[in-house]
Amino acid sequence: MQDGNALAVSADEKTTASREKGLNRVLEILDFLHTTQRAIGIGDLAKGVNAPRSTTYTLVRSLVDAGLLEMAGDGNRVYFGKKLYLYGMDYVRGNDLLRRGRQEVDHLSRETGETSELCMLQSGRYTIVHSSPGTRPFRISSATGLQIPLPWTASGRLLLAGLERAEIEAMVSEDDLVLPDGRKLRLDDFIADIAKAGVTGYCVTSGLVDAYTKCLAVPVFSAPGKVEATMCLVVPIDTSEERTGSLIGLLRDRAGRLSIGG
Amino acid sequence: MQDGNALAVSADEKTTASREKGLNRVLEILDFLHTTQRAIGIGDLAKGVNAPRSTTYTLVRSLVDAGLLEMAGDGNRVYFGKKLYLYGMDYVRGNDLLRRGRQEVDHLSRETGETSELCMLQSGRYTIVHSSPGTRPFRISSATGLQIPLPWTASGRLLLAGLERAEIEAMVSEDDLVLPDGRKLRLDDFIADIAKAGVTGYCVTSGLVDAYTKCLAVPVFSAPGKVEATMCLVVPIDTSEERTGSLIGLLRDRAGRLSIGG
DNA sequence: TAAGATTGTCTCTTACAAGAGACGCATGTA
DNA sequence: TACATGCGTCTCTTGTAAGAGACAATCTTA
Repeated sequence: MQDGNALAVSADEKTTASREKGLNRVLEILDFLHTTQRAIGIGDLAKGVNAPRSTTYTLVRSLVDAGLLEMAGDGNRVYFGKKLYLYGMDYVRGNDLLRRGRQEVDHLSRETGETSELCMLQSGRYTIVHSSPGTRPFRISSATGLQIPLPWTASGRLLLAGLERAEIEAMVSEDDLVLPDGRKLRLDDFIADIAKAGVTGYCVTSGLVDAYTKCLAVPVFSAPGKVEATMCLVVPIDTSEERTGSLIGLLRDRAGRLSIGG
Repeated sequence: MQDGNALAVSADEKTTASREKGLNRVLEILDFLHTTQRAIGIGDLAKGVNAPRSTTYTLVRSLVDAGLLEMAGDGNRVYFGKKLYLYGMDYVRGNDLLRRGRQEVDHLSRETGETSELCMLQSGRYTIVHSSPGTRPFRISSATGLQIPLPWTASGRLLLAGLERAEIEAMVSEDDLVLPDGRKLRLDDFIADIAKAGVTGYCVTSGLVDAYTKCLAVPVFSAPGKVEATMCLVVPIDTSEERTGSLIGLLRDRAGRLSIGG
C-alpha cells in the first residue's frame, strides 16, 4: 500500500514525467518489492513504481530471465529470485563483520533471552541487518532489512557519532524527528545525544519507538573511531537498572570482539 | 580469470559488437562478481565483462549509489553490497522451501557428520543453494552458489526427472557431459539415469566429480511430481552399503518433510 | 627522469530503448 | 448480452543513454 512512497524515498521525487533510465526503474522495482515484502502483480508493480506498464513488463521479463526475480506461485506475481539470494550470500561471505556479527547476535539473544539486533547505516538510513528474537511472550517484531528513522533509535545515535553537524543534518529529515507517538524531537537535542553517545560508548533510549521497550546499543568499529555497525538489545522498559547495566556490559564485550582496532 | 566466459554463459554469446543495454551490462557485472567471488577493480571489471570503460564507470556508480555494490576496503575495488544481502534475506523469508531446507541441511550434517547440501536448478544449471560442511578431516569444499554441470551430479539426475528428452538436451551441452577426469558420458546413458532416478526416488553417483566421494541425493517436491530441489550428502566413496542405505533413508525422511504433496 | 600503464572524469554523437497506446483475450458483474 | 476491468503482447517514435575517445592525474618500472 502507501502508493509511491518507496519511490519518493529512493528516487528523490522526480517530478518530471520524462523518460527514465531502465536501470533506475529496476532499482525502484527492487526497492519497492523490499518494502512490500510480498509477491506482487506486474500491473500493480507498474503502478507502485510509477512506471509505464509496457516498460515494466519488459524489465520484469529481463529480471526474471536473469533470475533476479521469480514468478511467484499463483502465476502472475513477481518477487525476489534465487540469484539475489546467491549474491546476498556472496556478500556475507566477503564481509567478516556481518558474518561474525550475525553469530554474535544469535548467541546474544539465546544467552539473554532478549531480542538482539545488528544494525548498520544503509544509504543514510538506519537498517536492521540481522535480528534474533528473544524468548519473551510478546516478541518485538522487527524484520531484517527494516529501515527506521535514525532519531528513533539508540543505534542511530551511535552510528552518527563522529560525523559533522552538517552531515547529520543532511541525513535527518524533519519527518524523521517526529516520533511514532507524535512527539517531536529537537534537532539540537538529537545532536547532543549523538555527541554524548560517542563519548560514553553506548546508548540507551526508552520508549522512543514504542512505549513498552527500551533499546540498549553499543558501537562496532571497523577502524579506530569509525562506527561501522551497532549491536543492540530490545528489552522491556521496566528492566531494572542493574540488569540494564549488566546487559550493556555484555554487549560491550561482544561488540569489542567484532571491532577492529576499536 | 577465464575472461568473458561468464558473459558467454549468461548473455548468449553476443558476437555483434554493437551497443548493449545498460541493464544487461549490469546483469553481466553481477554474474561476473559472482564467479570471481572477490572485490575487483573497475578497470578489470570492464575487461571482464567486455564493456567499455566509460560505461562501466557510470553503471558501477549507479549501483554503488543504490547500495547493490560497495567499494571494497582498499578504495578502488567493488563487490556486492549490503542491499543485495537484504534482498537475499527477503527471498529467504518469502520462500518456505529454502528456509526450511536450510535448517534441514544444517541439522542433517550435524546429525551425520557428513557434508550436506540443498540444490536447485538455477537458470538451467545445477546450483548448490546451501551447504553445511561435515566433520570429516578432509572437507569437501563446495561453496554456496557454485554451479556445476548437471551430468556430474546425483542431484542433477533427480532435478531433471519428469522432463521431456528435448528439454533435457537443451539444458545439457556437450561440455557438460565431459567429467572432470576427462571421461565422456553418453547422453543416452545420462537420460536413462534420469528416468531411473525418477522411479526409484533417489540417486547415488560414485566418483563423478572426484574419485574419493560419492553423492547421495533425494528429491524435494513442490507439487506432486514436480522436483523443486534436492537434498544430498557427500560421503567417502568407500562408505559401506548399509551405511549408505541408512543415510538414504534419513535423507528421504527429511526431504519428505520439506515436500508438498510429494 | 622519462616513457608506459592505469585511473577517474568529461564531452559529444547516434543507435536504440523507454514509453504511448492500440489490440485481443480473459474475467467479472449488472 | 453488453460493459467494464485487468492482463500480456506488439508496433512505432523520439528522447537519451551507451559508447568512443580525449584529458589530467597518479602509479609503475626501467
